[in-house]
Amino acid sequence: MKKNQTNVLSELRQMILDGALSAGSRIAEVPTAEMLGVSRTPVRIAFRALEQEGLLTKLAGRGYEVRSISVEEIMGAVEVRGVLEGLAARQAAERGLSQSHQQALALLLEEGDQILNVESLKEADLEHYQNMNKRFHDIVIEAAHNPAIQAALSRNEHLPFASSSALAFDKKNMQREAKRFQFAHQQHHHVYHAIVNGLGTRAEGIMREHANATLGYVHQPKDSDSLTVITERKLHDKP
Amino acid sequence: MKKNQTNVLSELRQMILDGALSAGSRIAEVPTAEMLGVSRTPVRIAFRALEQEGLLTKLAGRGYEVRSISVEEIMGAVEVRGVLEGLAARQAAERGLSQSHQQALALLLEEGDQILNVESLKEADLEHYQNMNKRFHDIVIEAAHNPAIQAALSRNEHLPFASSSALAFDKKNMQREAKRFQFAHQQHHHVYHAIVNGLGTRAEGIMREHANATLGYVHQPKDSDSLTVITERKLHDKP
DNA sequence: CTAGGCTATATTGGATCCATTAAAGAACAA
DNA sequence: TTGTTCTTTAATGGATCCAATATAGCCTAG
Repeated sequence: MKKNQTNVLSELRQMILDGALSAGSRIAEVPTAEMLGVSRTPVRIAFRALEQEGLLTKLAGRGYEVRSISVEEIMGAVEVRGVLEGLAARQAAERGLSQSHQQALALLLEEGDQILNVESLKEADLEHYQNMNKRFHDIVIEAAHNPAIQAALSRNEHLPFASSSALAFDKKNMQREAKRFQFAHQQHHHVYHAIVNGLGTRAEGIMREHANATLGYVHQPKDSDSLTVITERKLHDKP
Repeated sequence: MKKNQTNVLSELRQMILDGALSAGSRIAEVPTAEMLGVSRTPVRIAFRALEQEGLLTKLAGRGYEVRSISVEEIMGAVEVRGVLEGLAARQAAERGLSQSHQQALALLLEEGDQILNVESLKEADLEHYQNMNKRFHDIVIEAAHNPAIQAALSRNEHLPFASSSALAFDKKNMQREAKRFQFAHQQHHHVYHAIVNGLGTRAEGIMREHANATLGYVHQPKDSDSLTVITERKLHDKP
């Protein structure tokens, strides 16, 4: 696979989110470029983008550092997402849904009903649901026709998933997770109802509630593994 | 003055905001670099940042274009700012102001009272007030202790001022502008009161109202001058 | 005269080179 | 032994070079 700019960016982002580059790791342009088999140029650009996204911080003269994101910060990001999506829902309700948007949302609601309407939910089901969930939210945001909302959200896109499992679902407690997803899905129904009926304030309120509901489920990630420092020494010290 | 990365970025941004590069202009790396007397590298980085800020769009294979921002888009951006600053005010109220933040806000309120308490406001007074206004808002945001808010806002920082005079005050109607500023300042007082008394919901509401109040004053900028296309031809065709 | 293909070139993307900075380690002196 | 200074080197920032691409204009053939 040939690597281009966006490739390098998403590859690095994925490594950070997966924890391959653990929080607090130092990371420099040259060794990273070697690691990915590209030159410094695309790496430089990617680093700046990741800094913008809040995943890296620059240490003047000593490269970059993978930021360690606190639970408080994640909760803050979720709240921000809540007010922005709340605004989106309100504006969508106020300006009215297009035929295709309404249809798409209805279909997704149906899909969610299907997923959740089984005896015992498996991990794959929840992943499937989350996928659907993202599409639902994206369509609401799109329906607001306010590009500023999308712009503001793009900064928060990845942050909530930074500390590995912080917002991922808890595999050891599937029963509780199932309840949580069912509750969230109810809220989707309510939001849909409010939007198609032009109830802007109501749509906004439910959407904010919806974000806050996930807040209660933020849990501490397991202790990070030993620091992985990607730097010249590290790469060459393989006897 | 020696130019570094940030320099190039802010210089280009200023040129766009000032209208030196009018909306719809095409703009390419090489000629821009020559114009500023730097190499392509810092320009490339600046272009990507400006694209992030929503001031440029990439035309695959044909360079970049200075985005023309519609009034609707500006209004959307102002609404976004409203909900985000509303959230900030709420969180500031909920977690309580630090001594220094409270003191700073009180001082700024006093300063605003002074500025507005004269017979006839001059243009310089309004500029002075706007300066104070920005500091007031910045402190509220800071007091929320939620970095995600700042991150989300940074995308909207410059957008509202993109079309030259869209959000600037109307010099031909100073009386009305004075009224508007006095009203806004009242809201500052109310926000302050709500925050120091821990009334989160109230603080949020007033702050949103405050943003929406400016919405009513968005006016169409004067017709833009003829397009200025910065490209190879343009630069060399000076007989 | 028109349509299709070809060519020239404007333009970005990636790689490498040089300059500059700052941190870390070694060496020397007190 | 410890503190200070000098030197080495890791690291970024900026400049230039080469490659790939796509647009636009031109030329030719029908």
